[in-house]
Amino acid sequence: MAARTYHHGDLRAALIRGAVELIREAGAEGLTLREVARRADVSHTAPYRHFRDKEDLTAAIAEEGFAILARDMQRANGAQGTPRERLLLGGRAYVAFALKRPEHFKVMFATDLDEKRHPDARKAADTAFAGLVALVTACQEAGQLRAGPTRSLARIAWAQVHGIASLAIGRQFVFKTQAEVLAFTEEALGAFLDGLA
Amino acid sequence: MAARTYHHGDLRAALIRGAVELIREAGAEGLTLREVARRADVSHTAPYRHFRDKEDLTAAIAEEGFAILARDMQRANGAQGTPRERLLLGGRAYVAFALKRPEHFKVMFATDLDEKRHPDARKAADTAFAGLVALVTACQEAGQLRAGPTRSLARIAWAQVHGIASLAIGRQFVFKTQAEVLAFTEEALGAFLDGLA
DNA sequence: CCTCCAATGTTTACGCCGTAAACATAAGTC
DNA sequence: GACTTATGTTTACGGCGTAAACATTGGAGG
Repeated sequence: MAARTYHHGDLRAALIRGAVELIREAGAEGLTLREVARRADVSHTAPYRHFRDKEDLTAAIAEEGFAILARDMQRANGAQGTPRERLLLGGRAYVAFALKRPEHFKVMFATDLDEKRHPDARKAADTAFAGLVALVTACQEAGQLRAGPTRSLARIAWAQVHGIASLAIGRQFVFKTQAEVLAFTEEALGAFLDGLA
Repeated sequence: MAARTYHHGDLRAALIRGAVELIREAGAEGLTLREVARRADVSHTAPYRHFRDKEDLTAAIAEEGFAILARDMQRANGAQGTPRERLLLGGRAYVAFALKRPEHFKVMFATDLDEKRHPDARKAADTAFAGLVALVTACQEAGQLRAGPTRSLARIAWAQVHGIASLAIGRQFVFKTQAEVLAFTEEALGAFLDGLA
């Protein structure tokens, strides 16, 4: 809280927070380490004590995003209801995440998460996808979705919700309310389930 | 051809071409007006005679991309075959476009195409989407797709192929060959048609 | 053919950015 | 209480976007 001490206390988290805010205000290409530092009330090279470079900061944002998304997907997975209902819930969660945190979402899928440089971020991304695979598997086991390569079915569902999220965020899809987007998501995923029963 | 004249001849086109190449090599954030100028063998401010600013150049790339995509979609529309076959063809064309010109694709959907600043680019984008709507309409008229709000059905299909294209380009989907991606696209769109028959 | 103008390209300049190097301070360990 | 190490600052450099003033050219009208 006190900005007077030489040491900040939790600069790393403050920088990530500030970076997300800055992206929200100025877009991804408006993200600047110097401005992030300014907002944390710190010298313009201080961020380098916590991030190797600018890309490392965006990777941290991506990792945070994937972790949140993975949690949301797990939550849908653990909810009550039929497998079908839970898959729809998971799809809604995916799109809702993108609408609520478009800055995270954009960074997550704009950044190439090199396995060597950012193994944790990659792991978080894999976990998020694993949550989706689990939902699809449950549908298959319940006979709501045809047997066969689970991975492939999961990819179809993933592409469906990812496309909706991307186009909604990019304003190619114009919806009046977030609820409308989520209802549309459910409609699309319902068709997916019906088409692959 | 001769690089010796004071006037270039067709600098605008050369700049766009160079920009696309640069994005291919260095990514979208590696795009630099000065480097583009260098590659066209021209002073670093020459691009400003053809583009108001950097964003204006990327908008030109987006416009070019949407024009090509619209042409590809129209081509699928005019092909022979059943409406269903033509819709599958259109979906393949969308994904094939993204795989063949990932630089264009990324710029097209990363840039906010302001109606005021870039009306031509917006128009090209609308034309491309109109091609998809026509394909969906044809399926509806042939009874291959249920009646109801065409726009909504078209959006589901669009989101499906857009998601596949995005995730394939971003290497979230790992495929060995382009043909594999296109076969997968057809599978996904087939499910869409079956689910909404 | 000559003149002159509009289009196209160049030079120069400014402030911001990413990042490296050297230096300063604080916090916690022996 | 001294020392070490983590954390932050200062200074410096080259690259970038872009504005302003200047230069060259190709073509239109006489």
